[in-house]
Amino acid sequence: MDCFYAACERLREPALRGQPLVVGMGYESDEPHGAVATASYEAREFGVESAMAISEALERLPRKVEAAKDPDLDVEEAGFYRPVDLDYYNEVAADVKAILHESADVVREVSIDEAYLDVTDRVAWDGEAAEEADLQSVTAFARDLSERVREEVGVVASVGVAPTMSAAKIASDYDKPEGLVVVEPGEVREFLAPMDVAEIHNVGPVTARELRDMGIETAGDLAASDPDRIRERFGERGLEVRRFARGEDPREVTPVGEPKSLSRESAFTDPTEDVEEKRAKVRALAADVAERAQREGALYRTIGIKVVTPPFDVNTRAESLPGPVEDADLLESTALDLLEEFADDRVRKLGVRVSNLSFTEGEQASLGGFEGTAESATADDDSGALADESAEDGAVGDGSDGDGMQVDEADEGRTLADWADDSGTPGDDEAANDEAAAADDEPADEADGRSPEERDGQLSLWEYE
DNA sequence: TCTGGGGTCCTAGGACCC
DNA sequence: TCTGGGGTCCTAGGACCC
Repeated sequence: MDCFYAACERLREPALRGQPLVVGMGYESDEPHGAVATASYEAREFGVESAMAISEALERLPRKVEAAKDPDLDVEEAGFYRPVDLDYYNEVAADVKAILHESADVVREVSIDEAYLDVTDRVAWDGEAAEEADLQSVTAFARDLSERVREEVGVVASVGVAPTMSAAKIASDYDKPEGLVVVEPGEVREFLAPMDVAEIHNVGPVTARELRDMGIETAGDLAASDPDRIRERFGERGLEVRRFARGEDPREVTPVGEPKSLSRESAFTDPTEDVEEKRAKVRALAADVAERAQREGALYRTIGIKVVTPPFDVNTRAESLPGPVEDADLLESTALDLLEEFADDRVRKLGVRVSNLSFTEGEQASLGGFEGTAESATADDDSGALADESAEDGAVGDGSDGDGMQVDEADEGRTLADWADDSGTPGDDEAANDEAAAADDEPADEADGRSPEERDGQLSLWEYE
């Protein structure tokens, strides 16, 4: 979607159309420092960009209301500012996503305003050398899609079509707004070649700078570079972005699965050393995270905090529990414990996070035993059924309608104490699991009279000697 | 330009196990 | 007390994306 937040604001406030418009937080003095979430194209004319500090944006583009009062300012050189309203944008996004799901069999929702569609089966495109008819077919499909979005929802999209995800993404950015760019099979590398390396997916500022230091400036340079040299400096990721630059990308479009973590963070208006102030914020964040986890049916096994100290040092601390829980009090007390280490530090920003999530739903409920539930929750992470359901959830919009996932009754409200009660010490548990796993790894005909311990542990030692 | 918030994935070292 | 080799899990940090 093009300038999605701004487009949503204009949808409910048509007077904003054609005006410089900035959507962000922190332009009112009582809020913490904020950043620009979206700037309309008119606002970009004034040099306002995404992720820019609001203070900077206000310097380049004063608020209309301020300019009207200030004789030194020109009202024509001012713009409108609106606060981020994610609930509303999610409603609009849900309408867009409904259209996407009607248009393609597989949809990967990347964010509130971006998605990949696998339309291989919906268009005639033979994948090798696209014929003129194929090109017309795929172009018509893409045009129909963006026209439907504009007419039925009232916001504007750009579409990129290509044989790979990474190329389609770049194609969609190539001609904003309302772009429609088709990159034919066999032409991807050529299409990318003149572009700056930073355009390649997964090349950020750090990698781009290092690549330039190596004399690699364009996607074409990267495509032609020595893979050994790239691997040496950047590892597997480097090789992947090099393949992207060559137009090689084997990834299939798949729906997004369950979230891996949930977090909340918040900055202080001014950095603080005050212990109570810090603890109060962590408590609030922990409560927020706990509520969201409960709403989404997530059990968590790892609890972590993030502490940002001036100038901008990011520290993280985390602690894993013996088993997954859904326990707001434990979440809070663990987060506060982790914060102790930073009691004396000046802090500009704090965060609370839960990870190692398991979602108790569907078939797991029939397993009964909790140990089995926890294990299969992890194992099923990639299952199509779960993934499909999560995609549906996303389309509905952040669970804002309140129908979260169902939590197995047996698991709901599990606490650390419950674990201590029925699963012994963590050490015992692990030993038992390891033994089971080791036994599973043995060939089926391993009935040689030796105990499991002799087979896995001792025997290998003898063999070595 | 001194920087908000919510995520993902990767890497590397250490503890621990067999 | 020192030793090989394979493996998992945990924690912390970093780069990246939207």
